[in-house]
Amino acid sequence: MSPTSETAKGGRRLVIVESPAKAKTIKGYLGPGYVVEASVGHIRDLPNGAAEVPAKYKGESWARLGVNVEKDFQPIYVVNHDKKDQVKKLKELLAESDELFLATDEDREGEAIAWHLQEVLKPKVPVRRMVFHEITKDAIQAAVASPRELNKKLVDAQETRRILDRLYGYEVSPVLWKKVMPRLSAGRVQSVATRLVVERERERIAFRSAEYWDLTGIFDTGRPGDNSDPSTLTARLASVDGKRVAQGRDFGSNGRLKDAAQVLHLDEANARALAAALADASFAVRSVESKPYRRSPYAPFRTTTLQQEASRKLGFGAKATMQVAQKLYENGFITYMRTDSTTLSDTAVNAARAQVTQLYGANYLPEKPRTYAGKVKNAQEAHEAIRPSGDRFRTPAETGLSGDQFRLYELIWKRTVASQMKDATGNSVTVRIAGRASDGRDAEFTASGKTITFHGFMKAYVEGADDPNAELDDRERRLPQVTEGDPLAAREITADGHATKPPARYTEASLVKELEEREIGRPSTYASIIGTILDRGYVFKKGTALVPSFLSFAVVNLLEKHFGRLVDYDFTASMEEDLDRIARGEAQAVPWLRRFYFGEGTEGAAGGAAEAGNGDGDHLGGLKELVTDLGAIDAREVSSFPVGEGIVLRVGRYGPYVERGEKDSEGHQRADVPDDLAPDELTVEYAEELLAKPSGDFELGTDPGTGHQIVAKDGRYGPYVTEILPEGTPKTGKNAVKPRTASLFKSMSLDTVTLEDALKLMELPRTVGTDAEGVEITAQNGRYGPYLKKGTDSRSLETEEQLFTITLDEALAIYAQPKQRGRAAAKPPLKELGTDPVSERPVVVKDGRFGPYVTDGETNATLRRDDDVETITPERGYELLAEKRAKGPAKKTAKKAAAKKAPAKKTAAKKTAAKKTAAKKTTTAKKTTAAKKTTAAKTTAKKTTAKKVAAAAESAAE
DNA sequence: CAGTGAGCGAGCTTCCGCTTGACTT
Repeated sequence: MSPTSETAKGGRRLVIVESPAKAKTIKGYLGPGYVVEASVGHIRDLPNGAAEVPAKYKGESWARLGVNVEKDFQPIYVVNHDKKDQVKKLKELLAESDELFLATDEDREGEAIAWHLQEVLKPKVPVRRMVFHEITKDAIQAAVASPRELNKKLVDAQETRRILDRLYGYEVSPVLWKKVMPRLSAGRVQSVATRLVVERERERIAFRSAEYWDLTGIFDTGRPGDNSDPSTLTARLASVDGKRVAQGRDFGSNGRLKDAAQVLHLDEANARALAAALADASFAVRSVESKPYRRSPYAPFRTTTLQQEASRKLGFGAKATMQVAQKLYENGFITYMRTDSTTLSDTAVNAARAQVTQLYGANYLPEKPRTYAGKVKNAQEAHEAIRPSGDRFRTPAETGLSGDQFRLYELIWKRTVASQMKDATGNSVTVRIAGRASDGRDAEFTASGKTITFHGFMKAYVEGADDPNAELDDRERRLPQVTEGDPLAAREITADGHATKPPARYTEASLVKELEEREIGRPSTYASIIGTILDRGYVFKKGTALVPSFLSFAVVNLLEKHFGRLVDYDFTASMEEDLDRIARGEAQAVPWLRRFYFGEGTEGAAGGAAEAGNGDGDHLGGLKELVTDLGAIDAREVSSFPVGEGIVLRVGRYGPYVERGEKDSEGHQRADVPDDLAPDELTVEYAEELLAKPSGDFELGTDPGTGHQIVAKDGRYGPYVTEILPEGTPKTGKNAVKPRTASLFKSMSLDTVTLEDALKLMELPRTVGTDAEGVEITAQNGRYGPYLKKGTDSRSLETEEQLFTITLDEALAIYAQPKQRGRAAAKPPLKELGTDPVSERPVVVKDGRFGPYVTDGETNATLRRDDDVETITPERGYELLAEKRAKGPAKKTAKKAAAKKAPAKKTAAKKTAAKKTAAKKTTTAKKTTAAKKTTAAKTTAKKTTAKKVAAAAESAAE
């Protein structure tokens, strides 16, 4: 039955797909009678935070998780805030339809979206599940003609995955807040990604370079050369007296030969001596070996390979690639860009083959279409490979595109066309040349070449290489046509020194490749994984390299030591296997989750759940147990790394620093480590340098009055100047002398402040005079800015300059005015919300330390994230107050009372934050390149935010 | 991570995967 005959019956069908662009295309294939609309991804999810948890669950201990861990891990689902309108639209469309087709992607997530749609839309008309893997008219019409049922087991597998990720992320992250720094995060994917980067850096730190030498000879055939037969060839020394000369690959990461007996390690002296001994030797061709060469085209693009190639060839980051691809997709130039499949539809194969013939000739077209087996182990293959759309590919010139879109399209087009072309063939040749040195040793040189006789797919496309020195596939290297026994003259023999290099750092593209190989992450998330670990400050970019921060060393260290099972590289792969079993009905979700969360030995535990080892034998502790008792996690230990010579690097709540000796002991030293220092660059020497001259100090000179040195520093509350007291000045005890200090004015900055400024600032507080009763009035600079102080009576000043200029008369005039209460108190409420129905008091919105809040004069409640001062309704205000009253006043435990002291400081920190960021930016800019600057500024900005919060959080790391 | 003066009370951070705009810079 065709769609049109159905329409004739007058039925109207609603088809829901995931992507609006897809909806648009499909609409054209289905014709009238079908309404096609998109869900625009997932429509429901677990609540994000407390604000999204429905009121009836608010009091539950597990509400924070959004999963009832006490009752079979029942999830709470809420319609995503940004999907409310879309859901409403879908409901309206459904009301006018006689049949519903859930046409979401055919993978785990797509099945779940379909199920959520069904749950939310509550259709009263027949519901069908329809699936297709390619968007062609035939495929769509076939799909609509043969719908199936919703696969609830697959939905279960998705839900299990979702719950595991939530439990992992929301249980482990708080451990990091307590033990390392607030706002950090851990997750199944990001933590392993971070660990990979850290582990690579550890290898680099442990790496010991090896030096080795060899010889390069330029040999002459004695014939005049031409393009196909050059007259010289360059060959490298391969062996001496039959013993192979050591090359880079013969050395281990410890700088030693892997097998010293098998190879000859030449040092500089030996190499030079051999070169000299070969200076007058005569050489001849010992052998010529020729082998056929053959290379097959690369598979069409999937998400990861597109990201890698766009990085290598176009210099795009993963995010940029996806953004450009999205535009191409939306405008109908390419197929869907988030895919793990390399399969081309028949339509696409035909289009590619037609284009091969047309552009390169039939000679380049293989007899049969090429197919590419899926390389990706957990591929869900819901989509095609990434290719030009349509049944006839537009050449790049025909698209009318320009800029990045043009370049990315061209890349995709070439790769797709090349994937349906013939192999490249040719010959690879190895020539061995021998000569006898004056000391009698036999030296053998080798040279290898490659000629391509038929370029095949290389006519259209050659893959890029990560290593700039690597040879591309299509590079020819011609050797002279020589045969065994031909005499050769050595024109030049030189000794060359080499050093082994540490393993290269990951780039965005190579990390994504690694993650894909380990089955971690999905096409839709690869780019955002990079974004997450950058945002958290776990890694930063140096050129294209991803460099782990010291912070990430501390985090990974903690996770490896205490959550080893969770950051095991095979955790996700093992989880995937289990999820597949759940999807097949061979395992059940609840026992599996129970085992993960509560551990082994709980009743009904299913076998096999992601148990890759912490090496703790039989007992498999559940996640719950691990996050409950944190006593075993020594915050100081996990964030300490020995540098050498008694110096330790520590990751504190304010960032990394180096330290020598115990705090408050003789000879204790401490210095900040720059945020953008690569861990493998922290040597003992550099640490000594940092300790000798603490970073952030600007020496301004000597105070002529006291002889004390004056420095400008960047402190907890912003930039300030202070004096350095001479050695031996008691810092503690009753004779303690405290150095004079003063905050910089807002108009000053750390790197421009002068000694003169500093001395003037340190004169503060200034005595302005005394009032009629003889009480002294002083002018000071405090945490709320400049102010006057008379006994306990203080008054704010308008400008910092007034601290120096205000006269006694002016001060007295200010005191003659009634005291202005604080700014907030003096300010009228932001908004009035009428009278609260419960307390019958007037409700107003005020601005406070923690942002806007509603109050009836008795109960206060902070506005939630989704509330807005402008739009808040009186009803919402009463609701917030009612919630707050229900919750009761905060318990005044010892811990809370202690924490209470901190917020007072926070306001000051907030105030100086902007100044501070600006100051740091400029100082950093001096030392770094433009590229670094952005990273540094970003890190600084983030760090400042972290500082604010850190002030309020309980201190643990130090 | 210096050390000062007042106001008013905490609440939230965090995961992975599906999708696009709606925002600002």
